[in-house]
Amino acid sequence: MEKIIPDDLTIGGFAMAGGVKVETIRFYQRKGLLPQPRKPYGGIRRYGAADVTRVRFVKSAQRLGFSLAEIADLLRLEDGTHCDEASSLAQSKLLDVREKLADLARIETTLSTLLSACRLHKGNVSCPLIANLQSGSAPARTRNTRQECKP
Amino acid sequence: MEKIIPDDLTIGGFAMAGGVKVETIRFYQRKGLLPQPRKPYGGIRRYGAADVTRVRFVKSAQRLGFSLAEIADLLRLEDGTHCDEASSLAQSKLLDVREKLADLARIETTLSTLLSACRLHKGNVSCPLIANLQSGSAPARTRNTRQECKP
DNA sequence: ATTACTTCCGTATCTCAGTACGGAGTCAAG
DNA sequence: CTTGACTCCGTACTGAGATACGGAAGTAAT
Repeated sequence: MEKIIPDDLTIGGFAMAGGVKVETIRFYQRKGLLPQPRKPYGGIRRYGAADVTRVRFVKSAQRLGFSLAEIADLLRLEDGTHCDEASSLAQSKLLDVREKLADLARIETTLSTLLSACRLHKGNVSCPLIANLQSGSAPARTRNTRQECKP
Repeated sequence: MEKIIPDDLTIGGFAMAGGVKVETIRFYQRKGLLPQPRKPYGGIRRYGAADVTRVRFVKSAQRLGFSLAEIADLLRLEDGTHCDEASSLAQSKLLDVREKLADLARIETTLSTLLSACRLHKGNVSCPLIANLQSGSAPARTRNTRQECKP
């Protein structure tokens, strides 16, 4: 059940609905990720569901490793008017996404393998995480016991 | 045919083999992502395939949106000694990864849909990118860097 | 009208992930 | 043994992405 979003949010409510802070909203406005809202007399701006959707989009895309600049590009596709320009951008983004997808899938496998290995035979797993991720490099005898990680 | 990596690289060769700059290597050493190498008399350190593998792992994981701190955690799993602690970390990482995977898959679909829509009927696509991405992803749940929204 | 929030806006500061810089030491070739 | 490239190490700076600060002004409830 989606909470219905009114169209007369002030920036505070908007920020909350979008899961960010007020200052972040302003920051995004400055960056052009959100439209600069027109100030209706008096002075206090109002925001609505579309704005919330947009800021959530930004956050989602960001989690996947898109930079704000890239996200701005993606958002610019949205109007559909520069279709040719847009489609080449989308094309390269798509390749990007697929690469990430593949990498993530690899990590997924590795991580879950590690987990079951760990459950089965706890003690000295010497996990395949590293070797696995960097596929294609020589087996790399990871014989260095006692590596001092000092956090 | 993988270029074989000798075990007596100096930091310059190491950096090159790992696809990063010398300063980045040092930075990672300071951060504990790479072991602080023992200085063999005289002064110049040597690095080998295992180190290269490790730095490549860091880079791969990073591309997927893991922070260096998280990667350090992942790397700490690698020795297999804190299996119980490790497996809970891996567990939560795995959830994280799966969530990202789902988001990416959604973007993938959207992007390729947009692309074919664009090819078919260039003019005004009004792409479903935004609507598609935000629907279904848990809002505010996935803070990737630990910053608490504290009302 | 007073009080207590917000909002607005500009500027400053913070974290993260490097990059750059500069002086001193090391090393191999010529 | 000098030259030139590379290493070591500390400190400073950069750029992205926010966060914080502080004063003025709007707004809502008492």
